[in-house]
Amino acid sequence: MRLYHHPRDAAPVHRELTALGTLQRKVRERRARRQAIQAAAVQVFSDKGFSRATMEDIARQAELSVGTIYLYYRSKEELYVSLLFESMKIFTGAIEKIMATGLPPDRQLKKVWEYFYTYHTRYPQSYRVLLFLQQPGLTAGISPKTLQEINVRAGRNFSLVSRVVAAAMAKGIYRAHEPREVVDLLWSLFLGLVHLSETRQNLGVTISTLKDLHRKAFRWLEAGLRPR
Amino acid sequence: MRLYHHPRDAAPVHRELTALGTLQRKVRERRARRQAIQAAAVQVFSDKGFSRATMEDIARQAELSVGTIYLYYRSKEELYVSLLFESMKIFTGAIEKIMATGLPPDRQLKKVWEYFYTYHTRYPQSYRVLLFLQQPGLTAGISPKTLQEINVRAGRNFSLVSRVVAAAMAKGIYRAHEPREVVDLLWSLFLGLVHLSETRQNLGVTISTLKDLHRKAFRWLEAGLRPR
Amino acid sequence: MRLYHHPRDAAPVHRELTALGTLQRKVRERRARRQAIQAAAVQVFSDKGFSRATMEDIARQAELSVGTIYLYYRSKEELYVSLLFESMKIFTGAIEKIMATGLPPDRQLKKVWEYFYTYHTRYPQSYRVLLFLQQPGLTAGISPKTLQEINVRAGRNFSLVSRVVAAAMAKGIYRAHEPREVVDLLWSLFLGLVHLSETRQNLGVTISTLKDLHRKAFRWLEAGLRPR
Amino acid sequence: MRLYHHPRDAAPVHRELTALGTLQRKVRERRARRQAIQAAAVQVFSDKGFSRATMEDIARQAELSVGTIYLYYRSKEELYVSLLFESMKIFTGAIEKIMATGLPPDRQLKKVWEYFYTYHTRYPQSYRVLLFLQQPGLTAGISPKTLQEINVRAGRNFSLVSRVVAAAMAKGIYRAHEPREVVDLLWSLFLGLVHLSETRQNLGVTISTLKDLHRKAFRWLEAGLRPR
DNA sequence: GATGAATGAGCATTCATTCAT
DNA sequence: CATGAATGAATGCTCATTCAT
Repeated sequence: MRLYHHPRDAAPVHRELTALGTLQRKVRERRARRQAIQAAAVQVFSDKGFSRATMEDIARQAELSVGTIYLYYRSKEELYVSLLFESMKIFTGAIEKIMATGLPPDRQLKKVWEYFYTYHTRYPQSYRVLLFLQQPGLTAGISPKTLQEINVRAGRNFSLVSRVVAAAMAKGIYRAHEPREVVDLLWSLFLGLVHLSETRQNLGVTISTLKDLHRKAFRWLEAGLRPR
Repeated sequence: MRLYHHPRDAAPVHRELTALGTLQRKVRERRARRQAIQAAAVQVFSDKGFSRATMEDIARQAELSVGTIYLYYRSKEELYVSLLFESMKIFTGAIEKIMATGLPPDRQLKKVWEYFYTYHTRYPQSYRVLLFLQQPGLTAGISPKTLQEINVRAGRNFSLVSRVVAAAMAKGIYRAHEPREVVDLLWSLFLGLVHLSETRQNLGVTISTLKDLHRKAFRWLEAGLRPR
Repeated sequence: MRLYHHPRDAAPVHRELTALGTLQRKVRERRARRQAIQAAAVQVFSDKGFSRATMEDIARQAELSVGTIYLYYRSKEELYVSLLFESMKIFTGAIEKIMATGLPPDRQLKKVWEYFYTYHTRYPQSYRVLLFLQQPGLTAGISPKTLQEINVRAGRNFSLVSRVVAAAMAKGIYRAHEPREVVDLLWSLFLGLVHLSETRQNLGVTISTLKDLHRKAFRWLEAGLRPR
Repeated sequence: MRLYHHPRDAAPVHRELTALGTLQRKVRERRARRQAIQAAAVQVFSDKGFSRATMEDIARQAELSVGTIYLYYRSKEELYVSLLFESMKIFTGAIEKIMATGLPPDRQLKKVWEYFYTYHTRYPQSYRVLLFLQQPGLTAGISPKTLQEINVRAGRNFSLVSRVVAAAMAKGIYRAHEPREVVDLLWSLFLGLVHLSETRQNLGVTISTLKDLHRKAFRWLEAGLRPR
């Protein structure tokens, strides 16, 4: 396990300028390959978990050779982290879009909460990738710089939602709380719901679907937020 | 990895009946050994995670040989599951004790919620062990029978708390809901809070401790439960 | 490649004293295994060179599994270094034996020179192992402490022979030189002769055997040492 | 690793005859490319050793692509051997120049000996390349024809120096020996001196430089050659 | 029962070589 | 011709599990 690595994301430096069209195609292809690998990795990681997933599994899934993956990612860890970044980016985008709607803040919050579920439905694996970060020892293989980057990006997402909550409080729609803490609770609740429902699925229990719990949870939570 | 295994928990059958006293000592020693192994395993699993923990780590921690562990547990998976059982047993006991106090049900619920935190503080490793069940692929190494047993025990715990919630509703302290769902939400929320705070710890972020969030979460949640 | 490692040579620590006989047997077996592995390694390393030799080759040669080798040596490098130590030990022993004969120093030197050849004939692989140290990059995988140890042991051998040469000079048998430099030349010459003859063998050339060159070289060299 | 290969050195055959000037330019360019690759390879091989050097290292050093190297050399082995040829050619040239001076043969021999050192100083890497031939297993990747070629060229160099030695003997400057064997000893001694000093450098020992040993060695050796 | 040496399948990673563009 | 992306066999090392003592 290489502990840290330099990013392999940077565009390759060409000594002489090749035809512009060719260069563009190259860049496009490179991006496409990266995405293909990520798609395969998301699948495999979420099927087997980080440790049990093998690079060969991922290669097979991507219909590529193992060596090729290492042309795009320096290590299993780096590949994993790239998935995390991707997840976070999608999240950020979705939240920003909701905030741009100009809806009343409580309606926005509801949409955010709904997006949690949508995201989980659409990218169930990406979701699970997020959960890996809790695994002890995983962070040992990630460079401090990358960890810092993860923090920044995660913090950004939390801040965005905090702003929505703060707006609702400012308008008196919600009672005064520390907005950031409200977001922590919201997110924790969703995290826990997913965890619970997945555990139950693992164990073969079928009661109370995530969908159901998710809907009811918000109503209940919001009731606690609104003034009496 | 053996997929399923016969339980090794039953007392060994002796060809010739030894003196009763000797037998009892044997049983006692066997139980003690199992506990020593479990204690070591809880420590190692929670330090390194399931995959990264090695049987030798556990043997060293227990000051036993690897071979001996296999005299008590058929596989790494089975050893892990035994920890889970232990966790659940402790939980059950604590909840039953709370229910036996005769306190008003909302006070009991508060105590249960507080116990979540106490348990996490006192047995942080055991807690983490609980989370493993969500890991995909882990259940592959556990026999259906054992899975079933886990379900039964987990269900029992949920039912116990449900009864407390139901009692509070019956008395009009809480508004009418499906008690079982309320428990799901409570548990999910706590699960998520732990997850969030551990992830942050892994990433080196120190804002908003679990203790703080845990306390505030209940006040907020309960507000949503009580009639207006 | 692990860079440094703790020695695995130390006798295992037993918690409780087992029967003395059993313990002795264990130690004896452990030593025997180590020697079996070394014998296999010497063979394989000298057949294929350090880089091309694989741990599986060595295991196969030793009729053991790969894992077993790692029970005795932490890495390929450590295994290699152990061979080097062994070579040097044999050398030291042989030279000390010659020095203990009480022969006149020039006769002793002749015997040392002859031992160079004997050693090469008897342990041709061990000899080649010594040569590896010149390979650039190999030392990168060896801990400074171990390197230091190699230096000490090598220096000891050079010093022993120096003493023989110094004695001959003191008695006026040889002209005055820096004894250490004479030894450097002697050793270099032998090293070079082996190198040349092995290269020729590699290339399929059969002229002038090492045996022949070795004998003539000493006569010629000594002529330059003796007073006119 | 391909075992044998057809030479790729021959000028390419063009289907249609291009203008003579163009052809010449092509040949010139081809030669220049080969030299650029060789220069890079010498550097990398001597830095890392044969096994640890990668084709990509060499390509990067030559500021070319890996593919291009394979247009000029069929394999890593062939590239390596081409370096050997180059080394030998330079050697031959230098010795012939010394022989053309018309100096007395013992003076010529001294100059040859000095050239050994000069060459090692000026092309330390090329020197190390020579040493590779001793490595067992390397020759497996070289065709018999190429091995034969190496032999012929090496033999040529030995013969040249032999002629110098023979001349000195004919004039009574040296005592009668088999000239070829004297050359073997000379060359072995130098080889050994380089080996010894490089090993010491690898191990971090700084006593007795090559320069010093080299100078003293000749004085001492020649003393053994001259009549009493 | 207890031990711990032995096993060997499994895995991340590297690198010589090929080939479509 | 030149490129460099793709390949996949090869390798050092790990670790769950077994079994002779």
